[in-house]
Amino acid sequence: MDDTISLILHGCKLAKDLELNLANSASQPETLSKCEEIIRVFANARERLHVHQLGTTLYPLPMLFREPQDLQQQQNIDPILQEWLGTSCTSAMETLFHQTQGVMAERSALGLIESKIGGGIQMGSGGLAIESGSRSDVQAVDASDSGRGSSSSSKRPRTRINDDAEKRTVRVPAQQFGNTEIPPEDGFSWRKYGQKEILGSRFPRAYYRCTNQNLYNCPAKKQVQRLDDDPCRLEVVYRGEHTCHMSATAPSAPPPAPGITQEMAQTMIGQPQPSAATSLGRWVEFRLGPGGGAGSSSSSSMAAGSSGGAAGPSTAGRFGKEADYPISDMADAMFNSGSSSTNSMELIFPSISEEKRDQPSDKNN
DNA sequence: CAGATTTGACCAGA
DNA sequence: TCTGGTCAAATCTG
Repeated sequence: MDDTISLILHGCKLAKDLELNLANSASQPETLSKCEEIIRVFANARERLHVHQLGTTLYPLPMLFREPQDLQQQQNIDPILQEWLGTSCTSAMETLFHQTQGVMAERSALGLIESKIGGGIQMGSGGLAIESGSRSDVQAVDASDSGRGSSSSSKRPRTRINDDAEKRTVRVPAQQFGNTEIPPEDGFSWRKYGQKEILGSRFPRAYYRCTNQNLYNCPAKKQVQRLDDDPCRLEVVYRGEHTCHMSATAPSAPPPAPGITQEMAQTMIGQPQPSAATSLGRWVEFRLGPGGGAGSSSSSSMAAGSSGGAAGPSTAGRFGKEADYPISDMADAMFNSGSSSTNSMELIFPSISEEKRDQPSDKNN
């Protein structure tokens, strides 16, 4: 097992080096080879861990992140690497989590890191994978399905989604405890504006729009529906890009998730590198919450449920405060994206890339 | 009181 | 006419 740990640490070091130099060498050819090397290292470690897992409990890698001091004593981890493990790595996961929610159309070719965390988070080659008791994943789904919309209006101008608008469909694991109707956390704040029984579907479809729609004319919307054939998962259809966080006066700058996501994304696509980073410990805490619940207060699809409260008991139930996914599921969803491989960082963070390219381009509605 | 969800009604495309 | 997407009044919570 020691050699496996060494392998992982080696991979982390490579990833760290890559990250540190990414701003300067993102477009360099050697960057790709470095990525591939990291992929190999972690893939190797993954195999070993897998073998280990068969006979023992999951190796407590979380210690790597949560208690680096202790681990350092045991493993003599490079202090710099240790610090990085508590920051950048987490950032990447944070970013990837949020982005994968809506951007699973392509599979990440970025195999930055492979590691395991508690429930078992793995970042594997060509993508990210998380192991957990129950397998569930975020899958990219052809964006050309789902119902067709209607149109605009007469009396009151009804803004309908036009079919030309970008549409991304992802499948995410439904929460297994508490209210399973809770849509996935994706870093944005959503407000539910409708729910409808869909013909041929056992479960109703919920309609959400960006909380900042009125304030910033943000056109982003999403639909959440439980899958008929797999009630343990939800299909989320994102439509329209968020423009709210591009406003200088926007209360919630980029995806509220601990301020790192877009920064990290910028790093990934060669933009000026930010400084802030979130530690994995915080990430885990963010996901699980002190008591295992609650996500970010200002973001997430649960913003409404957590702050407002719904009208009385409904057929669809209410969003509870345990508005978050079990980390294992989320991680699972995040890493097991079954999407196809691409080789562009921008494919991992398309929305952000787009945002950076075409600035304030809203007013779709 | 502000802001959120619920839910029936409305609207328009197929 | 059917169906999916949206509106908005009612209702609820903090």
